Amino acid sequence: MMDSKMDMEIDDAPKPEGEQDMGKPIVLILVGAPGSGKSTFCDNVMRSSSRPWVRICQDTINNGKAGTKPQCLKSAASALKEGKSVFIDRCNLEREQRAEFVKLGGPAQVDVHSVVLDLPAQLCISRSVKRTRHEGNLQGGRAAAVVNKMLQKKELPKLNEGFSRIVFCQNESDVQAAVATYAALGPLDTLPSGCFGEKKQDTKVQLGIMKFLKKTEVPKDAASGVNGGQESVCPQISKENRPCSKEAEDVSVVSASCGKEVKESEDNILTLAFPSISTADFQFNNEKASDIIVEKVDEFVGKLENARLVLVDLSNGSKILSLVKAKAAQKNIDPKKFFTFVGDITRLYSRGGLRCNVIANAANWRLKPGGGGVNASIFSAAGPALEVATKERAKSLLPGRAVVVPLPMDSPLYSREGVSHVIHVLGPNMNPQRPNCLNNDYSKGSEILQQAYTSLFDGFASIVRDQPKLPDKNPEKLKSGRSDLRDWSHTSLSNHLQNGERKDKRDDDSVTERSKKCKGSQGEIDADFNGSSSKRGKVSRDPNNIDGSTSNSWGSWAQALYKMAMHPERHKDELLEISDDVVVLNDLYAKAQKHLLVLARHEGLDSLADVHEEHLELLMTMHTVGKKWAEKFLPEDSSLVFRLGYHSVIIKELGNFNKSQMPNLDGLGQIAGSSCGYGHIGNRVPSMRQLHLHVISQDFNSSHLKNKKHWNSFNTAFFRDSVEVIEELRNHGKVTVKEESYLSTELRCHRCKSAHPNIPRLKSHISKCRAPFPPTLLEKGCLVIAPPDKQGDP
DNA sequence: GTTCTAGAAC
DNA sequence: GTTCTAGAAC
Repeated sequence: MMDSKMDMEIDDAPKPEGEQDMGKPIVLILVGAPGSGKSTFCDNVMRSSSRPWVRICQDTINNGKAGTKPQCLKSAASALKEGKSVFIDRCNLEREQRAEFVKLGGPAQVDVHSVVLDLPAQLCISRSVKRTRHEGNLQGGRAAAVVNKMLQKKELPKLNEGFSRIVFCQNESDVQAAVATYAALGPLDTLPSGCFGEKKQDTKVQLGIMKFLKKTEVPKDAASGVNGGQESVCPQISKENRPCSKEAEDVSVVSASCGKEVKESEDNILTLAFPSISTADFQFNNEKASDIIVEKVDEFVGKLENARLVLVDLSNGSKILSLVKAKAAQKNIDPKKFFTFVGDITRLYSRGGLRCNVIANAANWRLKPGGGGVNASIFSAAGPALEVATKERAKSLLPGRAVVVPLPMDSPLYSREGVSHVIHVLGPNMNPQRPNCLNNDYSKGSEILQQAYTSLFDGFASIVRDQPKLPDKNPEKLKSGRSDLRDWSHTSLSNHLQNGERKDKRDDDSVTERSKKCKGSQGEIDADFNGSSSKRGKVSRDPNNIDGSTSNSWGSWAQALYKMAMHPERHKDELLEISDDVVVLNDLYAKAQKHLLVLARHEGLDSLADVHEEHLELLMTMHTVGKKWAEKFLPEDSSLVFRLGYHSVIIKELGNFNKSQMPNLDGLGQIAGSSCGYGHIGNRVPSMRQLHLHVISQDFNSSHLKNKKHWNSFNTAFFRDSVEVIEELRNHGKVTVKEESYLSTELRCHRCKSAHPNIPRLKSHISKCRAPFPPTLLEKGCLVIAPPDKQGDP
């Protein structure tokens, strides 16, 4: 379960049954050369810790003498069973040496940590030399060779070995800090997951050895380092300076092996971090979801080369994480290709030390920020750039689908975390409080969740496949390495869209065109827009005069409204009224003699679909303002009758969806819900931005009213009366929006309800029809009319 | 959101 | 031939 805490802090560990008072034991695997201070570390922690610790030391396990690895394992296992935490005090420099100790962690009952005492080789050697001299076993020079040899084989631990936490210590103060952290850990405490103190370049050890052994000059190349990766152990040694003594051969071996090490470095592995889909807010059953995750992961890891998947959850006590971890272990899924990770998905690198190129978002169908949980967190961490980039790719998402969005380089997620793509995924919903609830229909739900993971992993696979060259994942270096990635993302656009959101060619082209146009002239666009103070008509007709970077062409109108709502001061000439909550303006293409818009000024309130309980007051304000303006016109022309209301969300259809195959349903939730069954349905895109209340006179006497859609958007259930919307919001906390099919229904007079074959005939009729308005409108107070005694007055 | 226009409807 | 609509284009 996702909890609401967004930072990785010390969380309460889950309390397994029967262990009410016990926290999670820790297996702390120390990694370090002889003389690096492993035993001292353990002693220092144990001296002041309130948590029961046992030190498993291979050198002394056999009644004070050196023992075997199985002895250590056995001893560690029995200590863990008693609920004690253990130190594995042996060098553990190689992955293989650590592997069996890592397994002590089991599926989830024990946290496996590593503290790496990666101190200068010189220091380790000098300590070892002193010690071996004391013991009389080794000559000083031989001790140095042993340490050096061990360090050659050193493989720094990585999270995917099964560690939940790794702390790298490069100097004494790092070590002291790590001691303090573990010493302060009470029996019930847990520590945040991730890699800490990792160093970018690892040339010091070898340089230290060189200095120590040969006192050679350090080549300049080596000092600057060549690889930015976390394990680039590759000092360049020129021929002139290459050591030639026997002891120094070891160093050149290290150098020779560098190429291979770098190639296999985890930095070159593309990583997808994904949250569990649908199990948080959408309340999908954890057991079922974990089965699906493991099944899908198992299916995909086989296909992935040089890539891996990481399931991330925020909470240390994550049920879904434990379930998946256990089931993945049962299925023998390669832990290098898939593992679980506790942390904030928006801070995996900066706080968790885990580099992920791609993160998945448990999105909502509108692909908008908000809603809490992972979605809110990712949109917030990525900044507005993600919203913009997302809009360029898709406007909405169907359950079971995913859409790949390349993250612009100005996004903090890109620059700070090294995330190049976000894949939005929409899973099935089992929460009756959320749209498209499947009412516990797990056969359908499971099918959709499987589709969701397939779409997600396919999306990731397309990124892996299409990536010609890995971007430099060192966030500090990202900016310079971005151009190739951008080029790549364009060429593979269609490929990505196939994973769930298909746009037709026209739209694709227009998007591409637009972004091209905008790149070169962003400054001009803004200047033009801001400068043309009272030319909204021009602005609205020419998409490039709006904000090209954030909209596609037909979305410009919506963008213009949004801009007015956000910056009314720039549009004073066009606005009738400006207040904190709303602005009022004449509709540019008025569909009646009087047609005003009352625009909400709240950010994130794009349409009726975004309206929730907390907006009740705002909607009431909008109504009051709209009514006030209607009443203002009545004395001038008492024959006017006004109606106040909202359009339901207009959805632009881009795919090969055939309306006749779609049941005529009320409520957008049902549309989306039913549409999962229609695989052929294309992309459906809301066409407006910024909630606005129409205040429109009922004469509909306007040359701008030209087609069926115009008429029906004001004269069918597609038009939601303000009073009813408010009532519904008050009673149900949300507003249902009506199906778009109303827009193509037959043309009927809004007064006498007579049908008419076309717009001209209808308009001719309504200009003469004086039938009273339908009683329901009158009764519900949907109309603003002059007082009876004034009616008919000029 | 509107404009443009091919082709259906009359 | 003219009117009107629907859908592409913007």
